[in-house]
Amino acid sequence: MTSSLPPLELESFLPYRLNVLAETVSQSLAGVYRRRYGITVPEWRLIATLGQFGTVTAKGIGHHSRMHKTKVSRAAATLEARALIRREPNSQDMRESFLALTEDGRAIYETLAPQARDFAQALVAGFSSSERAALDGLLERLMLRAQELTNEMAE
Amino acid sequence: MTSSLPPLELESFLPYRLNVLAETVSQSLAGVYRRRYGITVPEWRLIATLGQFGTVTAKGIGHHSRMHKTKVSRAAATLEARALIRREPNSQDMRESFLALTEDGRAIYETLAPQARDFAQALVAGFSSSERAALDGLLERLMLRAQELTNEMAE
DNA sequence: GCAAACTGGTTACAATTGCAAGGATACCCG
DNA sequence: CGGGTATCCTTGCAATTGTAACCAGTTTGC
Repeated sequence: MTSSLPPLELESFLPYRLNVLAETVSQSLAGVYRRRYGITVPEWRLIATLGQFGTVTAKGIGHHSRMHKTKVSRAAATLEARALIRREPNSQDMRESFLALTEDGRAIYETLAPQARDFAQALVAGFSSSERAALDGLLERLMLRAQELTNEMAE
Repeated sequence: MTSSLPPLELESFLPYRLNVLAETVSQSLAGVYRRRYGITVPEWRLIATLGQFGTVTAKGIGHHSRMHKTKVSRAAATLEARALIRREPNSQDMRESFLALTEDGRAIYETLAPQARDFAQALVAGFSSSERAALDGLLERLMLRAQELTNEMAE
């Protein structure tokens, strides 16, 4: 009876597969931002969020794009130094400020966003529309479940 | 025509979703290893690979679990210091050595592997078996496609 | 009205990671 | 053989990241 092997196969282990897939995709896509504009992934997320919503506080960006606040803070500092975003004080609450893309920042966004979309498109190029819908739904449910499990474990 | 907004919605952008999902799952699962045994994710991957295959070189582990060789090297050093793995020289090639779990290491593996499997199981608990099969296939194809795209971009 | 608690954001510090170089060994080919 | 090159692994260093402490400003509750 002993012998045991193998209680777990890494290649088919979902958490492992998700990690490898996400990293592969992320690395591949990051090359696009980096090569053309020297923009890192956190910076790109900031630009993408601002491009989508226009004006958001650092807190809002962190919440929406799920980045740690120090990551947001540092990415924002870099982007501001490169004049791709600008800050405007919130007269209602002087602790925070609103971030928004500058002209230059928006120009980069307008260039990169379609490329990012094309990339995502290329990923599912071989999928039928029902397969895409299935993928969508499955990822959605996995995400919900993962959050439930995280909460359960925290208790 | 101008106006533009929003060329890209982050919430439905596949690379982004994959990253968030993978990280959520990974963090949640990492808590299990860490709380009980103070084992990090790279260390866990090493243990899991050795648990599955018995005896592997550092190179083999890196290749199989897709970890950078320095990550493997350092995880191995830590695990060896904790006497969870042991090295045996390869008399055929003195540059490398074979790694294997010690008794203690295997004991941890035997405890953690079922928990990891349960966790993965819990993630897809609400899925029918055909949904699981669909997820499997979709992830597989995404992975292949992602690698193709990575190669194309490298050219 | 004001001290205590809280919040948004930044920064110092420590841990983690990747890259590049190096050390030892193995292979290749004239 | 033996010098050049490639491979396995480790290590020094620099970049990235997270944790915790902190500052400035806001809210709460007496």
